[in-house]
Order: sequence, then structure tokens, then C-alpha cells
Amino acid sequence: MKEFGPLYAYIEKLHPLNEEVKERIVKSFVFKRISKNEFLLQEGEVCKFNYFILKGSLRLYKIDPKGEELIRYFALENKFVSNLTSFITGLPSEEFIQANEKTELLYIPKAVFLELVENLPAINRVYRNMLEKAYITSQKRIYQFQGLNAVDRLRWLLEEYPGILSRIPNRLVASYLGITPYTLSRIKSEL
Amino acid sequence: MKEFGPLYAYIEKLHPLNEEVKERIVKSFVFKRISKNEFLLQEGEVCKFNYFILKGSLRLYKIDPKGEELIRYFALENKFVSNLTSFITGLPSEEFIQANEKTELLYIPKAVFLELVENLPAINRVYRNMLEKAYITSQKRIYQFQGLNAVDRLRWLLEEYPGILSRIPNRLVASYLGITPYTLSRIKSEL
DNA sequence: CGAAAATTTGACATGACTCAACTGGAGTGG
DNA sequence: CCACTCCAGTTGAGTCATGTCAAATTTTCG
Repeated sequence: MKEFGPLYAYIEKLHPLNEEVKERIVKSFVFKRISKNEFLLQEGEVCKFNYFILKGSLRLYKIDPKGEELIRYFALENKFVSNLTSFITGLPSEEFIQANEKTELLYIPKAVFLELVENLPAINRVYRNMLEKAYITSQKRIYQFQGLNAVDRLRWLLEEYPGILSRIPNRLVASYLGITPYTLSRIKSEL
Repeated sequence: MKEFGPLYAYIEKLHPLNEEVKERIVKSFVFKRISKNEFLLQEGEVCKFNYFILKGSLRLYKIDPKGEELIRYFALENKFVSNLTSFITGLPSEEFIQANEKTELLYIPKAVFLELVENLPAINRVYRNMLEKAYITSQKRIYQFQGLNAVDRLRWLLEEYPGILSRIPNRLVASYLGITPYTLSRIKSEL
């Protein structure tokens, strides 16, 4: 089960793991390979899984009334991701989760995950950390939109996600930044 | 203890209350009256309380490098509020919490609150609901910044907080919307 | 290799900002 | 009760950042 290395490493940064716990983890998560543009979640569906990304990347977005894709989050390697709102409440998602590139991940069904959260302190810690990080990330992003112009947002992005421009289509990055692809193209030269 | 009516009502929407639990609540929260512009939390302090607003309103904001006040949230009557990030992590706050007007509130120390969260299902439900709402609100706000222009943001605000313009100084509302007071003044006529 | 999509670039339009001047109301002291 | 001051809010003129649309260029991928 060599795929589990990155997941163990992730968890061990939060809480120590022993062999017994590792075994339960191996039994609970499922490996999956998806291709570029494949969906993990569509608008209107309930998010029933939690995903850990091994390789590749996903984006979370919603379609606005004009039909534009508004990207809220890029999830890269070694991140847990799901639509937390739908995952928590059991209500239909307003967002899509889609692969930007060929992606490998481990996923765990909600019921299994919640059971581990109850019974394994390590996973309880993981969940709490997910919620806290999700919240803190959201707040940073609000301030970024509220306080920064296009150039500074790009600078900020490049610190958070170095090399993202050579990896993710710039039209998607532009959406994430809340600017047009034309503007992104222009400000890249001012970097 | 007639001050507790609104708090009971708030909790009872989430979980039923009996007399015994109400008593514990009365013993745990403290009533406080603060005047306009008074601070509940300053940048650099650790947020050690959770507040429930009975009357009046607060704002949560941070000061950006240019010295501008960036308002992230207005908290009105019948809302719980605190700097969740600092409250949860115990790290110093990057934000201020300040009264917009004369305000009456109930506050509870973190340790007492967490003890109630552990022991009273009603308060456990309250905490979970706070976290979920805080997260969901953040996401809505991200999409609002990403997808809406100044006029549409104002429309959105007036749905969320009807009558806010006659209650909170427009210069603060402008900051919340991420626009200048000049622009706010102009777009109000287009409403 | 060739078609389709992504990116870049130019010309122009426009939404929002800046700065300064003006208006009006709230509070204060005589 | 008036006059004065002090902010908050409004308004006008000019500027700047970003958007729009079309065309040229490059990249991607079947």
C-alpha cells in the first residue's frame, strides 16, 4: 500500500500513528485515478466523500447567473478536500469539484470517515484541522479580495501556490483571482 | 434575568432547553453594556470570550498595510460573535472587534464555554452551528466579491441586512463592501 | 500534421478611485 | 437658543485600473 505514505505523513504532522491505526486507515480509504476534467461532484449532488489528493489537482467552483465559472479553491497534492458545506449538512452542493489534470486520490465515504473521527484521535484531529484550515483560508481570501488589486493578488497567489501558472490553465487562475484572462496575461509581465 | 430571553430563543431554535440547563446558562454568561467605539478585542490580543449580542452591533475588521480599516463582518442582534480563529487556536488576533453603537451583550469565557460544549448538548449544537455558519458565510462573501460589481454587492447587502444604511455609518458599510464611501454614495441613488 | 483551444496583444470603453469642494446635521459652549 | 465646529455624506472633474471585443499567435492534443 505504498500510496498511503503521503497520507500517513500528513496525519503524523498532527498526531502520532501506530500500525493498528494505519491498518484501519488502509481499510477505510479507497484509491482512485481520475482523468482531466472528470467531476468528483456536480452541483445539486450531495457530497458524500472526503478526498485526499496524492497527485494532480482539483478545483472547486460554482457557475454564476451569467454562466461564468467562479473558482473558489484549488486543491493540490497532500490536501484533504470536499465540499464541506454539503458534506456537513447533507444538503445538495452548489459547487462543482473537477480535476484540472490527471489526478490520483484516496477517498473515504462520509459515514466511515465520521466513524473514524469518533474513534481515532488521529482522525478526529485531522477533521478539526480541516475545519479550522477551511475557515482560516476563507478569511484570508476575503481580505485578499477586499484589500488587494490585481497585481498584488497575483503576487499573493504565487507565494501560496508557487509554479501554479505553469501547471494550471491561466484562464482558471484568472477566475480564481477574480480577474479576466486578458488582465492576467498583462499583469504577468509586471510580475 | 429577563436579558436571557433572546439567548434562550436562539438556542431553542437548535435544541430544546429545560429549566436546569437554563440555570447553568444564566450562571455562565455575564451581561455587559458597552458604548459606541468601545473595543471588545484588539489586534494582538487573544480572543478569550464568546459574545451574544442583545442590542446594538459590532464590527470585525483588520487594518491593512495602508492603514485602511477592512471590515469583514457586521454582527447585529441575536448573533454569537468572536474572533473564531483566535478563540480556537489561542493565537493572537489579527482583527479588532469594536462597537458601532451603544451595545448590550452577554459574554462567556472560553473555558466555561468549552465546558458547556462538552456537557450540554444544547450548547454543543450551538457551537457546531456557529462554526458551520461562520464557514458558510465566508464562502458566500468570497463569491460575492468574485462575481459582483459594486451595485450588485449593495443589493446583496440590503437583502442580508435590511435597513443597515440608516443604522451604520456609510463609511463603514463601504469598507465592508470593498468600495470607497464616494462610490457607495453614488450607487445608493441607482438602487 | 492540423484543428481547436489557450494565450497574448491592441484599441477602446467603463466602472471605480482620487481629490477637492460643497452641504448638512449633531453636538458643544457661550 | 444661536453660532461654531466637526464629521459624515454628497457631488463634480479628471484619472487609472480593469473589462470588452477582435485579431494575431502559440500551444495542446487527437
